[in-house]
Amino acid sequence: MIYVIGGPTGSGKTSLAIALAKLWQAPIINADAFQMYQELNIGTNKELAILKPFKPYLYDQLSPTQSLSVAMYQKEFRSLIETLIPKHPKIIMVGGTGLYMKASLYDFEFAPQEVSIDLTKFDTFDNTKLHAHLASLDLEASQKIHVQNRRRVLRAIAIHQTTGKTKSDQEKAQKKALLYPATFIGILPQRDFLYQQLDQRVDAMFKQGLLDEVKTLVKKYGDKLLAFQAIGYKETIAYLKGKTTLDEAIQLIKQSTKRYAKRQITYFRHQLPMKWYGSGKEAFEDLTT
RNA sequence: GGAGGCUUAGCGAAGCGGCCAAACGCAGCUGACUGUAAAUCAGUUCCUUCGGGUUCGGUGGUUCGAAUCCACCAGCCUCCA
Repeated sequence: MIYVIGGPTGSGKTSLAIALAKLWQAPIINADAFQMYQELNIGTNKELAILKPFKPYLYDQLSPTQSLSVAMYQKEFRSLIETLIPKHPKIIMVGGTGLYMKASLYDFEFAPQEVSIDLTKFDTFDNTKLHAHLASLDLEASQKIHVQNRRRVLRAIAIHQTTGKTKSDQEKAQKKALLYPATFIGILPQRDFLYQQLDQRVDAMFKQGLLDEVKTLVKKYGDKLLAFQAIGYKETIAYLKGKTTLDEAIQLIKQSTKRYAKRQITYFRHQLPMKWYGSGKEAFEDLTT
């Protein structure tokens, strides 16, 4: 059985995972996209010191120069889980990236290899024209994707170009079924409380030296990494470039963090069959009695 | 003490007699999500029993009709003393 622990950032998922892992002697698999990166420690709230001893999988193992993706995560997760299931009756999966969980646990199928295709010819298309082009290829997908969501429109076009099949057909071939026995546990503290915790956490990150961490990373790798899409990093980099004051950067990080938490709540609520608890403690008690 | 300017929804800011419950931006709230997901995108935000009801610093006035014009009051700003 895979115990999937989800919920917004700062809700106490990690502590619950550790408590359960100790009790059950269960392995932990990380499902937090940015915590897969090495060297992004403070800003991704990694809690290395307490989590590392449990040797979590898919965690702190990727060079910041690499670009991760759902497909890549899914692939690694699937091969990993095959080796873990025979040995462990209970497995814990924790993280905040709902899509990675869903894509791994359900029968999502991605094209085997992402052929690098040239999409630059669409640069001259405005959003409306691009969307119309998708409609001519895959009407169904075009109806689901908003005109302004250029990234998704482009992706749907890319799927057609690389596989010759439409995105809708690719998805229709899936049963949307769970591949492994899993139970979904969601932690959702009271909103005001959560937001307050998140604000405090941002202040704490700066006290722990986020600024130095970012400076070191930028010095080492430049400032263009995909990994720097992470909240806390992109704002700090903007500050280092003189685009904002430190104070503004901190405010922006707090704001983005709270927005992010809200998006996570929405995703887990509507995309996965969570059983919700107000805190990790409540979940722990319910699961262990 | 004198001269002028300003006051619009949570904030910033348009509007300058009817087409104004009031553009737009921000923030907030809600949602979408199948290879960038800590990303990308959308909807919505005075109250409402959806008939309507109360708004544009305050009070009074002009007008068929006022956020828009007039008077007085209050607060803020600039300049002169």
